[in-house]
Amino acid sequence: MKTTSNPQDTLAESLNGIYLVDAGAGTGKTHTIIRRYQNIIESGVSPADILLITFTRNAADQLKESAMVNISEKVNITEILEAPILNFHALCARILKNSGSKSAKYLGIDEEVTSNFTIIENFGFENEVFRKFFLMFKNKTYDKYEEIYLGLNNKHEAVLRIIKFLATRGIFPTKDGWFNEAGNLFNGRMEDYNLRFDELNEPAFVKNDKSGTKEKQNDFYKKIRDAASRSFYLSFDINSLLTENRVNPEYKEEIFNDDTQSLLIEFTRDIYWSYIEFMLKKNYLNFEFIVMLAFLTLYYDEKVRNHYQYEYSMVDEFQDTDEIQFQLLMLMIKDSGGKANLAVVGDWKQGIFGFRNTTIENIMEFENRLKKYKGLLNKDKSRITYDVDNVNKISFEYNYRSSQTILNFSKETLKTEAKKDEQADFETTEQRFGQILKARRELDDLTDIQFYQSEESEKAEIDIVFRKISELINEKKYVCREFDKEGKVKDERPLRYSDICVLSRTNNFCLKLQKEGLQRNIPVNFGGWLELFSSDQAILVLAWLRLMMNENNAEALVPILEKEEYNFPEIRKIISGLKDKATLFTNIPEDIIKFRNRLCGIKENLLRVTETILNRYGFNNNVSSALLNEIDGWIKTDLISLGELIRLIDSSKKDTYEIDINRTREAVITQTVHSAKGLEYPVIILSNMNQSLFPNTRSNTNEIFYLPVPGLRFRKKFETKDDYSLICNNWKSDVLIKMFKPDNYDEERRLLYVAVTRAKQYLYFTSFRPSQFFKHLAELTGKEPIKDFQYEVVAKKKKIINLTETVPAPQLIKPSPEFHSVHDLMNEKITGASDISEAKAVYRASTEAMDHGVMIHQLAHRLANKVKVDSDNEEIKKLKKFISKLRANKLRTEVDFLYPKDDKVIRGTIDLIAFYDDRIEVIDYKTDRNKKYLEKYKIQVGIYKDVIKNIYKDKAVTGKIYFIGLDEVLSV
DNA sequence: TAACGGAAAATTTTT
DNA sequence: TTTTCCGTTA
Repeated sequence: MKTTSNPQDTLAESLNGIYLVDAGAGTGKTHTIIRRYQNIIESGVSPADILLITFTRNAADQLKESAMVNISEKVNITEILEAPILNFHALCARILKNSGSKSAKYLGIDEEVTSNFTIIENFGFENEVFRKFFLMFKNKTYDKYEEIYLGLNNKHEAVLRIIKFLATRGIFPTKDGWFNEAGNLFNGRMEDYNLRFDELNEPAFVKNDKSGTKEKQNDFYKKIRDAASRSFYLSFDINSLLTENRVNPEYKEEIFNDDTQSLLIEFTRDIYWSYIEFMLKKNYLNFEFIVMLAFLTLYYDEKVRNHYQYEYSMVDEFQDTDEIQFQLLMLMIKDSGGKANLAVVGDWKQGIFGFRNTTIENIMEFENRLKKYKGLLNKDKSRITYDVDNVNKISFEYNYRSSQTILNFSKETLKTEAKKDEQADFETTEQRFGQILKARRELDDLTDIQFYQSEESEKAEIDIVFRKISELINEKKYVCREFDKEGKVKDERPLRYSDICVLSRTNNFCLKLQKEGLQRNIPVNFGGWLELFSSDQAILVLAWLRLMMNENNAEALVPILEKEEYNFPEIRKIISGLKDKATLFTNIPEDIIKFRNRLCGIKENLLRVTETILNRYGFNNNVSSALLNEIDGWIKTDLISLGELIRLIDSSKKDTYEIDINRTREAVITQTVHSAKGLEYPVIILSNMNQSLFPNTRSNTNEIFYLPVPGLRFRKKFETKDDYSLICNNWKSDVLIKMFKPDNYDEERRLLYVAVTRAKQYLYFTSFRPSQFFKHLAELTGKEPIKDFQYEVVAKKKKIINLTETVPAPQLIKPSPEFHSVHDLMNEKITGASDISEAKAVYRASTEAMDHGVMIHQLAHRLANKVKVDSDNEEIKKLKKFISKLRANKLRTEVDFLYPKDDKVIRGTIDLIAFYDDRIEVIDYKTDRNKKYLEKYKIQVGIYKDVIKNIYKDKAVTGKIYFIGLDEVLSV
């Protein structure tokens, strides 16, 4: 009998049944999966019956490649090539294309899923698509969901985010309810709430020498007190929640019961459902909907389900799956005589994609979830027939990457305090962690862990990083030891640049390192993703496009003039001289006007426009071609106008793209911890361990959020009291967030674990403003941070040999100066209405005006360019007539202005300016059907007049308000 | 030592 | 907008 002392062997050789495999960092996971795959084939199973799922395309390709090496004689290569070795989304897309054309009907949607749908990959793009849909939907349903729209204040992105979130949780809308009655989840669980409330609100005591113990403020009280001092709720005094040292229990019930919740649930269902329908009509799908529709197909269509069921299934990186993917997987497992053959392999300690809705509970609660989902999937009909009670657990014990010193150290990372005196359950963590992996590589004579603290500036920290790199490269004591497959020492050699990886929590720091490396002649490659539309190339493209739209756009001129190397006083002069452009003279350099005119001449071809702009500056590298590529993609869809392109670039600034700006062969690599997952290096320098960066403290709560205990909630509320009304936070939601939103520090700690376990031999930490992680980790391991590290930064060789020319790192966008809108200035949020209905009416008028403004903007632009406007819309006809009757010398529409006042810059847009011989007239359109709020509008136009008066000091300035609906003009 | 409040600084990425 | 750090006060 063969003894299998090694758990890796156990997995590779046990083929039948359900296996949950805890495969820590560097335990040879992929290798074992391939061995197991080959063993299954050896046992006579066809590759077509073995499902192998990973999370990324790359990983799937690699697995497929490895599977073809040492292939069994029983199969041929073509069989492997066609085998289902892929990632979740590719699998779902395949199901949809082959068998999913009717899948939307399960939600009560008539639209078909065509086989040539376009997948929207880019959030910025989808957000734009969604914006258009949202405005349409809002118009149609305003009266029904007025409460929501008033609170939402056109923040459509919040709605899109909650839709995508719900889809990954397996919560889908149907025409008149929710799939699998998931809507029941939304009302929350009051009993759990009550328990939590009591638990949080238990009295806390402090020991006192004189009188024994004394009650002090409990943590719940402190949180509310904090909110009370910083938040403002118009119709509720949150101080009333505070009794002595505790939260007033009289409010217990009231906090949970929110009478707008049911409307929010219905709104969410309605817009979610309609959006799916809208996307299908446009032949679009996003990744969430692909999985959703594939799941529904398998769920409802027995034939298709049987077709896609596999005898053997394996999933790699199981900690990166979300809830719906787990369920989808269960539907694809074939019942083999009442048993399932499934192996999921992963490591909860490396679950770092929570923001993408992946959940490590899929591993930690694996057995429970199997049972729970089996029940869910069998709710109305038997779908899962195999037994899920018997789960075999395997834990890999050996590590083939790091020194034992580093492995021992890695355990500390999960017990590191993220903030001072953090109360976290580190005991449970300790238990879960289990045994420390045993090193199978003899490296402990060549290993080191140190902490370096620089002076308090980012530049000083970057200095330290480069000093350390120089030391590592030039000092003989640092040696890289390499091993062969059997674990025998193959080579010992000095360190090379490419042995070193500088990790950071943020992309930004990596980019700075890369740039600095160029200046110091130390080769550094950036291995992360780029905010393409925040690069200086994109900023210039956007600036020129804006200038094409409006030649007096100061915001557009600034980056252009900066690039032409005008200094600040000169730029200010030119911008303040924009007034003359409207008449005869201008300070704008002639060259810029000429180039703008040239661009306007080819504006029918926006791709050429972009190309021309990039050529002007000689931009010709990976960044510029990525820009052209992406814009080309947009133009080929239906979003083609200049205005829309500008909007799209604007909303894509935060989207990241994988762009290769690495051009040097032998270089230090710098990347984010997230992107380094799965990689290994002899040296890891974990940099930028600074306060508020790592651990990161930012936590955005969506305006609409879902948490299991409180259910679906809305953070905003349109509140009215006495003479005022404004959009406030919903105080009940705020309290519930404080009660139930989990700290995400556990995930930050796992990120720390991932970073540390990348290192084979040498591990260093750097910081200039030490975060709690840096401090506490040094403390836990008894290391004193080195504060006076010196080493001369020298490149190893004088000249770095590059494969091709070095591409400079793209500049990041500069922080823009503080701008204030006219609306800020008017303090528009506070209206002078005296009752709720009136206040709502004011608000409705102003938000409607916003929607309308989009239309008017385009229209005004077209009229100014004498483009024919086809519309039967009464208002547009009236507007046309109104404009033609003005008989001015010159008209300017949608004039953006920047107007310095005190220490602020006011930004605004004037609908229309008419120039006459003796005067200038400022005109503002209003779509209201009455003149109730005339006084308010007068203030607004008054500000516009001030602005214009200040620019044209020698001319009279008049103002008019044109109520389009009433067809009435009023002088102001 | 508890309580308060001002200052400072703020993200990750795959499909 | 939200959160932590940290100095001041009682």
